[in-house]
Amino acid sequence: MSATIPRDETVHEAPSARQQAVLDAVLGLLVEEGDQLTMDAVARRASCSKETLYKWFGDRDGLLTATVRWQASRVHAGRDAAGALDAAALRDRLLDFAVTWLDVIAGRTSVVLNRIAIAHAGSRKGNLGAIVLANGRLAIGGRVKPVLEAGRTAGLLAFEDSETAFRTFFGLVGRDVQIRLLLGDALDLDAAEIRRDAARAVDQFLALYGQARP
Amino acid sequence: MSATIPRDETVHEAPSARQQAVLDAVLGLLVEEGDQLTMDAVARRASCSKETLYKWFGDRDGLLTATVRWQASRVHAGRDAAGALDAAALRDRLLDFAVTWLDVIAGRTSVVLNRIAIAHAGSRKGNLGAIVLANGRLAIGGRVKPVLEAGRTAGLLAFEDSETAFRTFFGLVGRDVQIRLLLGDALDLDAAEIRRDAARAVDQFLALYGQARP
DNA sequence: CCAGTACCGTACCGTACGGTACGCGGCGGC
DNA sequence: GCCGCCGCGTACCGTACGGTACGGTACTGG
Repeated sequence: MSATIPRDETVHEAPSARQQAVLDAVLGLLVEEGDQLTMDAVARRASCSKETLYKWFGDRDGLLTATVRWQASRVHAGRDAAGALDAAALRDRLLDFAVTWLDVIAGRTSVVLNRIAIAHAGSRKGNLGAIVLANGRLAIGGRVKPVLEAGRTAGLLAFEDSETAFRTFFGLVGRDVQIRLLLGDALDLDAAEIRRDAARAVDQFLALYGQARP
Repeated sequence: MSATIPRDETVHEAPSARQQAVLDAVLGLLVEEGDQLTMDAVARRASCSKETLYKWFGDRDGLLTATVRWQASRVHAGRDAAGALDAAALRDRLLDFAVTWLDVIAGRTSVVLNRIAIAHAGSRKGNLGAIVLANGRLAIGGRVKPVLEAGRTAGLLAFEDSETAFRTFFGLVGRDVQIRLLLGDALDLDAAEIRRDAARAVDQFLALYGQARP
């Protein structure tokens, strides 16, 4: 009677090492082959059976969701050391955010994952889009806004609504980069160009919102 | 011997009225049903046979391409009256661009078409992405840059590279709107909010690049 | 009135792909 | 040693959908 309880092994929390390997296979496939990812291809690439895939991830969407989460979990790594904030420190922090953000959205992986999520958002049950949004735009917003507010407290910045200020920052940094990459424009940014663009964006942002300490 | 030359009737130029109706059916379907557009559904909606669809548009991609072109052709309608440029006129022109652009990208149709094009760009033969890019981001750039340059000539703006200046303008106007909509965020902007956002973007742009006439 | 054309409706074909079933090998516990 | 279990490989099923074929109808030119 203790006959093997089905027990939902679907991945909801941290994936095991083997599962991570599968997810990496998905990412690799996605990056190399564009989308049109098939379960067969994943199984072959990850050297596992489709049955296992379905046991672990439920269905194709589950696999995609787990992949997006997995990728998100490795991007988040980043310290938010909040120290004393003078003008130089503020600028550094913003510059760091800008460079990191541009690095992320310019990466093949981010582009492909965003494409998947966008396509998914177009066909109902759009949790993928929400997940990407939460780990991308909203996550960076959640981390930048405290810095902006600290800057305001320190008398370095002037704005009423930190959300609005952040969105301006976001626009100045991202500009047309993301949409162009998503639509397949070549536009390869090297590290130097990213740094230059990020610096200009930060300077512009400070020109708009900065104020000399009274 | 004059046996009905096959004669490629594929739509390359302006579609006939009936063809336009078909393309409008595609747009309607796209907007209402999200993507997962099937040829069957199009034929049913447009009250035409699949055979005709294939005769006119070649294949599914051809239909999509024609749809994107068709939509683009109706958006372009807009006068670029270039008159004398004082500060107020410059501001008006930029504001007009900003409002128009936000209106477009916030529209259901634009969102859906961009989703299609982005998905398409992910799976090789990405002409759709290129077409959307050419009629969206690049088209607006081509129209704004002359205005910026006229502003510079008139001593109202200061910048070195009009492309860079335009990209800043683009970022200030669009901010996170497009990516959020593409990823399925609700975010419905009413006309008033669009106007307000556009005005702020223009003001910020002028704050960065404007200069009092010497 | 006839021939030709255009196009609608529908039935049909082929295939790709999501999802399932089954047999086999390796590895733990008794 | 033998027995579950886990997971690999593979064969298989069902279906959705892109694309084609064909019969029927309306219109046009001669």
